[in-house]
Amino acid sequence: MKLTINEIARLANVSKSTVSKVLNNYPGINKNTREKVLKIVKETQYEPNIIARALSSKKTGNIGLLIPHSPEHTISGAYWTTFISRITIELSAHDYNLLLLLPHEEGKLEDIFRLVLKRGIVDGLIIGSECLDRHWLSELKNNNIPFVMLGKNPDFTHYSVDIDNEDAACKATEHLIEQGYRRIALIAGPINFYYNSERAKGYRKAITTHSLEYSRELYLPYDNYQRLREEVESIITGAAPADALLVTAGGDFMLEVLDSIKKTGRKPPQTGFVSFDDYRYLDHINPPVSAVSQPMVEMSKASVDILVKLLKKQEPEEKEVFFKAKLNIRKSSLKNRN
Amino acid sequence: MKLTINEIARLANVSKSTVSKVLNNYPGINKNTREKVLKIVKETQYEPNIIARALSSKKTGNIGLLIPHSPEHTISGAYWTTFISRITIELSAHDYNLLLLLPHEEGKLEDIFRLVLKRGIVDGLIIGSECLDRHWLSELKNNNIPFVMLGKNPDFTHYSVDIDNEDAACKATEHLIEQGYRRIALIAGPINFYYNSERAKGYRKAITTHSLEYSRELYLPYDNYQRLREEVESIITGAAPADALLVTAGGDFMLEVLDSIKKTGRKPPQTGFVSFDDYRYLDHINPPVSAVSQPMVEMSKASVDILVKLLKKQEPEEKEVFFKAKLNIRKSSLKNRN
DNA sequence: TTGTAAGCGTTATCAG
DNA sequence: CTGATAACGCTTACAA
Repeated sequence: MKLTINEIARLANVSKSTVSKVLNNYPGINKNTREKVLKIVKETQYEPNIIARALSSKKTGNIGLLIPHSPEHTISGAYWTTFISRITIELSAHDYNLLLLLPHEEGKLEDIFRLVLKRGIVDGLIIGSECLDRHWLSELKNNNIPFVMLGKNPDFTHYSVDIDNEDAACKATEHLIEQGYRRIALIAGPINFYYNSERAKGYRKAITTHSLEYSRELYLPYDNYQRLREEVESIITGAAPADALLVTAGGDFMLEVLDSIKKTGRKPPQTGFVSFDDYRYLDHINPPVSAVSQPMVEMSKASVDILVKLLKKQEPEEKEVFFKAKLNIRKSSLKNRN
Repeated sequence: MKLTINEIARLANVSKSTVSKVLNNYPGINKNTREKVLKIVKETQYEPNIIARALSSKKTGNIGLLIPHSPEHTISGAYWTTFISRITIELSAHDYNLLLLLPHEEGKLEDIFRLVLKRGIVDGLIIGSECLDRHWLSELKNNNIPFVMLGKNPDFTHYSVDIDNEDAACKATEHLIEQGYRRIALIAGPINFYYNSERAKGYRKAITTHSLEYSRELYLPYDNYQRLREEVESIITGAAPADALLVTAGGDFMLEVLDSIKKTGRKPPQTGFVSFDDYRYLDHINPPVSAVSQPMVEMSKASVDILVKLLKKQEPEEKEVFFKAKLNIRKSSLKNRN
């Protein structure tokens, strides 16, 4: 005989609704009854079936983490990995499980959204800000599927957790300026991602504040890896070469840029170098790479907290939570080795 | 009115069981009926609710990926990340979704197994070989929950996908020998993990085959990071110092060892250095680190293929699938710079 | 405070 | 080939 709520009810001589109420901590249950039921539950090690509960309560207990990249571009970097694990842990503290939602191909999100919107696979979503699909995002709203974005999406009102990208880029640029670099180039990741444009804004702010030249030549938006390499090379070997680079994305993107620099024979900090996304291995890169560090643990917690509130139909305090990022300074940007 | 199978049945003037049969490609449905139903389905964009289907069919459509480490120790490394994303993609090709199962604390797997065994949260599991919990693993068997292990577990018969760890370590050691290193030390990761003992075996094999000294002093099993650092330092600065190190684990573990080496003032390839787990950033480490590279994409696919067969009640061809690992040689182990 | 009964949206069985 | 009808195991009104 399989262990179901009926069996528990039979053993405890109560109805299954009583068992259900006990298990879900409903009020208005006699103390003795409650204990009697709990005793049986303990003895039998009964645990309610998660699917049946989901069907009945219309809550799956699953949260989807939607990383809108193709896996080659994202997970291979170390940025998402911290989030994946931290979010999983944070969610489980609220009895939610993490379902990983990745598109087969870059940006192909239809299948995922059908799963969410039509088939009810999750109760809510945490979505990477690289998801630019306004259509689907508004469908989520229309269908009352709670979601939080990791990273703000500009033209859309939504709950989000992010760092102050402008500030971070500004600080990073100022650090390079302090070190004596004067022609600082910006190597921007895909510019349709909001954080890249915010970072570009911060860079520009620092440049103009310090009365340095802000020129089109020093601004390199990402197109593809092939062109990236060529342009990085030309930007630091040209007639009026850049003497430092700020790279607005980490992981493989940063490594590509680093490769290109090395190819020219120059090497940070000869050419100053600061990147985003801090990892332990940057300590061991040749030379160690300065990078903007995001408080991923706090951000994970913040996003889960917001989502959980939404799921409870509570109103989170803030619509947008921002953290300050820190700059982790290493040799790649230290012109003046003090 | 919510869109359910009943609604489709009503619109198509058939019973819901007919709709169900059409949707699940059952044989014995009149062609016209089938088309009529499919037409309505298409028009309404109906998709069956995943939870209701799960309850009725007793199949959740979810596969759990159990990484038995605390997140700090694992996901932060880059080893699992490739697996996580590849497995997700492979699974979705079979209409399964990936549920990430991580313990709050190192090795605390009870909660996870209760979720799996008692509450039916997944149909099957892919489990990291670091899971040594025989009790729970045999419970899985008793409960007919299909699972595949990523990495073989020695004292337990199960389906597994792994590399030939002994061979890989042997090759890596022989590479060091060819380079002229003679006192090669083994820095083993946690020895209760089978792959570490297999790698130690391969190391030993190479050492003895080439008539080098195999001594207790050159064998450093992992205890904790503090001791690891101390012992690495003493092993390469002692009276009869090691001239090369083979490290049986990658990620942070490898970086710890590298830190310790550098502390002594020595630096690979002065002290030869080969690690496990190949990542792109190893190209940029100072010096670039030679590492054993696992075919993670193929391994992910293999493990999913096995699991899917098991879920279909088919017998996979092999109980244990092994891949050969490759050695990615970089400067850290090139004594003779040709 | 407890129990009855009606769902939840599917799939599965079996009769027609 | 099609359709009632009964599961699946739980939650939740509502009645007692």
